[in-house]
Amino acid sequence: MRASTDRERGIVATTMRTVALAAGVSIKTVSNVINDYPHIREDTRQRVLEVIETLGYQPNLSARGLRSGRTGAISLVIPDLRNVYFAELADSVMTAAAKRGLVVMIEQSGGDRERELEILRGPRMRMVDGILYSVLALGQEDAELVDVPTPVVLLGERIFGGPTDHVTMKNVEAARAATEHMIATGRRRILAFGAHENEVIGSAGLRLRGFRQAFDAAGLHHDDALVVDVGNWHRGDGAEAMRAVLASGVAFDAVVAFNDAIALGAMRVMQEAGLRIPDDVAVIGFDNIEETRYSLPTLSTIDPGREEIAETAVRLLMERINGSEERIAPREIEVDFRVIQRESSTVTVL
Amino acid sequence: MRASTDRERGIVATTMRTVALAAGVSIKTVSNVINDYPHIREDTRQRVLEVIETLGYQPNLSARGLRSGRTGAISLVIPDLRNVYFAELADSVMTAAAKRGLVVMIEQSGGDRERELEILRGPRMRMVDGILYSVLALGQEDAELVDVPTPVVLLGERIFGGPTDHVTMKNVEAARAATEHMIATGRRRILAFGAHENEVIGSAGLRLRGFRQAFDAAGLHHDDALVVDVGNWHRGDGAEAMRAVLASGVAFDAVVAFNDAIALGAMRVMQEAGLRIPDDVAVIGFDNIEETRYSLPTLSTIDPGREEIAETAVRLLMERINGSEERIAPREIEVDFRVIQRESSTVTVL
DNA sequence: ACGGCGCTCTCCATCGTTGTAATGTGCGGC
DNA sequence: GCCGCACATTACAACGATGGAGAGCGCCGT
Repeated sequence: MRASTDRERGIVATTMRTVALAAGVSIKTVSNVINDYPHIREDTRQRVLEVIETLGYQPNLSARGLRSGRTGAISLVIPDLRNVYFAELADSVMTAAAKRGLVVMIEQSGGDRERELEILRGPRMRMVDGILYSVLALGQEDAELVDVPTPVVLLGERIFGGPTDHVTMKNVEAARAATEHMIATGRRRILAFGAHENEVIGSAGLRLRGFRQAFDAAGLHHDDALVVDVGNWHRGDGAEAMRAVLASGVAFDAVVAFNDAIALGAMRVMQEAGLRIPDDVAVIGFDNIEETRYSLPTLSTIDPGREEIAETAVRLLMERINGSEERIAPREIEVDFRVIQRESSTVTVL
Repeated sequence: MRASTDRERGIVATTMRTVALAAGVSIKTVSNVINDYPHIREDTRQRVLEVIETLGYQPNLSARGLRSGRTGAISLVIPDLRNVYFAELADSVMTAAAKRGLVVMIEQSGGDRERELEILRGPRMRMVDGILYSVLALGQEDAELVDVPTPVVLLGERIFGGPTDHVTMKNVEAARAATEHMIATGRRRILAFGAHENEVIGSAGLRLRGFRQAFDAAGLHHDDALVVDVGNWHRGDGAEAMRAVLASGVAFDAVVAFNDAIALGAMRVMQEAGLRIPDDVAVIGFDNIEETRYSLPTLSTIDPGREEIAETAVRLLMERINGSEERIAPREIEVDFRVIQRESSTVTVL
């Protein structure tokens, strides 16, 4: 089944040609008016603009894209929109892009390695001027694969020092600050909740490193039994891992969760088990998703500077697209974080 | 600052021309191979495919779009990705679109009337083959404005019987079923939580209608003091509205919340106030967002058939785009819902 | 042996826009 | 009165792909 085009239906699109005819000028003059070419007589400009208004003319972006090599669209590749952190990131990216007149195409990879690569190589990527690439399955060893003709800005914690610009949060420092916050309020048996065995970089690896730094700096020993692996960092994984911890009988008085979703999942399980938060167990998460302001209790967390990450990433991407940064080496940018203290880690005075 | 094009940088893109030259055929033959034109000798096809592979050729989608009038992209207009319901809807839409080889551009309207109209009229809409339009601020009186040249499928509850196809859930029936569920478990003083004064259609109006039908059908009277207006249906609005209800001293034993976010916000406030759920107050929401499976207690809700809505909407849109449904009158489709019973409305045996 | 047919492939025009270069105007200066 | 220059506008050729028409050629039937 073929599409019937407008033309076949007898509908003729209004193009620059139509406008030019109606305004009694050449097509190029119409183009010049639209593109703010300086040398146009004021009355000509007005006349053209009026005709454009009357006919409701709108430029054909495919044609413009073909001719100019720019589409005005960027692509955002993320694992999964259902993950609130990525939905909020997408929101921030779209806002930053809109400011620059760009539109955003979102592609979900599902955190699948093959799909992450496939997306990057697919013809869709030729439809956009640049790519924001938030990758979950690729790793440092794949760095070279990210070197494609289209400008790419990498997000996240999987690849460092790759061939492209990279924007990320201060994972180590943030995890250390979160842990120090717990230590400062007198907690000692603190779960490192969300570790991934043998991961050195990646969010899990970096956050665990920061976590350990806090203990080392305080001259305290950390019991390895308190390092908890939490599968995929979804809420359900957090719940499940916490159930296992409780069943194991390990004693603990605080949780540094490596993202908010697993913190919330764990909180639920602890509350079901009759633990009081923060009295029995203090909790802090990572990401500052909206829900942390409304959970019971409200969840202390690390604000990773989502908006700044998005804004910076879009800016770097635009610079690459505009080519002015042609010869500049790949840039690594770490944006600032904040520790946000809420009920889940506040010492309540009884 | 102008973009330096690939050409200026001395990079020559591989086009069909390159491929044709290398394979020793005409450009059109390459095109024919790519588009599965039937009459091609097998060895020619193979040769062309090999060259395509070797050179890593990828079609220029702007050119194809210009020539064929189709871009292979559709647009999804929603109020806000940070709203979990819409993020999940976007996910479902993208999945349905991907199945058909389409890519999705997301536009956020912020639920702002002017912006909703502006998006529809903007030149970006000419970059896509069709639009899924989930509208929050427009109303029935704007129905005609949605009649644009690009195919549109409307989502949501703001406009019925408009000039385009429309996919929505069974709001009235679902709200009635939710309310009947509460009545069946012995609740009588039930909050209609999320009403909007004077709204007749729109989610709030329809759900309130279903709510009232349940009471009428059971031969019960419903106290108007139990109809609660809840601003914008964000979590914070739910919390705030519930605080006001508690402060007013009105007695109630159940809440039918018109979406999950305000249900969760209200639950939190009730729990802070020492009310037990479901023992003192039973709660049911609307939307079946992921979080309802993990809240404490888990939240009963209405599953609105999100995936089916997305799948149907994309299908209808494709039919319109393909033009085979040219003369068919606008279609109104209501997909089925399910009542999902969880802890928040279960009678616990003490 | 030749006309005709069906398969394969090519030629040409075209989609709507913009960059480049060239042309056409009006004005001031000498 | 003519030249030069700045401004204003236009002609033309691309960008890369596809639709349509038609050309070559092998094979069949007569």
